[in-house]
Amino acid sequence: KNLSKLSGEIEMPLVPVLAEMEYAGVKLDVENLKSYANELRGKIIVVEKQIYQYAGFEFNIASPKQMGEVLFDRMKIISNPKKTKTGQYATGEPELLKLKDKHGIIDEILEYRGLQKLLNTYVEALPKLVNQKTEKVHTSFNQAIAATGRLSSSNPNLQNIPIRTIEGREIRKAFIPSNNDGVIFSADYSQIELRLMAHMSKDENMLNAFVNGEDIHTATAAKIFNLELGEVSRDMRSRAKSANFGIIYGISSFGLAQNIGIKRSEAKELIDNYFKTYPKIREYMNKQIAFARENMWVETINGRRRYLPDINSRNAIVRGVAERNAINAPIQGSAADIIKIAMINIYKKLLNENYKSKMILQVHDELVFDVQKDEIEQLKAMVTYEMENAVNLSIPLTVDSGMGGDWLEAH
DNA sequence: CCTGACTCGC
DNA sequence: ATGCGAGTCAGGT
Repeated sequence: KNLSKLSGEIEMPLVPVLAEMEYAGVKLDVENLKSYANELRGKIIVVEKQIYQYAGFEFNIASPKQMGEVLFDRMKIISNPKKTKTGQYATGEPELLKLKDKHGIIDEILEYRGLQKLLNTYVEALPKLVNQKTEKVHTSFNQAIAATGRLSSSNPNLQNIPIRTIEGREIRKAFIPSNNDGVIFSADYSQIELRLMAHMSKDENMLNAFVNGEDIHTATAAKIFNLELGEVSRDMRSRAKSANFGIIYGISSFGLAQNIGIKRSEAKELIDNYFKTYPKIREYMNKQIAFARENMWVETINGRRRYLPDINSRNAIVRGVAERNAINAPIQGSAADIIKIAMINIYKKLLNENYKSKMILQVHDELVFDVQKDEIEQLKAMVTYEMENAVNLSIPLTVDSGMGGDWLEAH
């Protein structure tokens, strides 16, 4: 019954919505990307030379295998380098960051990798995918791939456009309105996964923080470090934020220590304090695991199931993965359910109220619109309402939004 | 054509 | 020994 409801009321009605989004497409500022490509190529050549200088010879910087051999066999910048499961030297970002102060070459490698990634994956690739007839990029939104019920996006993937670095943000500027007098509007859920954790666990302390409209990471820090809200330092907030995210993923003290860069014992203490602050979250996590052991599946607020055949495995590592899935899937999946409902309702209104504006992208907790300027006020109110009221939880869902001449400005 | 390492997003 | 994806490149079959 639940599954036919999920199918009939969410997944099937979503099909034409996604089809229209794919068909609408996104306009790209190709000229800007082309000049940015040249800028990146110039920077890459400089960094490349610097790396060869440090190494004393030329090699393929893009080959992790060669990079490992250069750093650890020939340059010997440290004695006991970490290896991957195949026995190759690990040269990924987390490893290189630990070696930053060992040699000047490390910063250059990180810089090179960052620039090359932007150039190859985005700046050069996106213009090639512009449709000649529509002069837009048309992604595919895949509805039946992710195990949790999320969408995925491919050819091109428009759900992983850079935003974190200054160089990356430049790429977002190329996503522009389809009309000269249009704007990009973006609306995103604030902390939807933590709100769902609060809702599903019914933890009073976390529910209260959201009901009172507090900054959840500051509120968490105040509680676990036993301070007033005003006394929370930047570092404390940052640690509490890591703890909040870690909780959603079922993190270990080892993983949290790694993430924040503290001792395992300190991470354990942080987690202990976390569960003292939010006792029902620990209860909820245990309940999810117990339910999964019994039924071999867990479910979202709309009855979407994730089957967990490994939940009773005798292999502790395999079982651990399934246990974290039992905790994470209902949270991540419920967030997916909610935004899908909002999308269906928004699409209906766009049609029924004869909007010219179009919904063009979904990025897990964000919806992006290609907007006709005279519709912006009405559209903003409508989208915010539909997102905030897609479902009724024990706490409010809140939406932040913005608009601008490109996707970066809208954020 | 496939896998692994790496890096981009939420 | 923290969840969910996709794209690129190297290197092997």
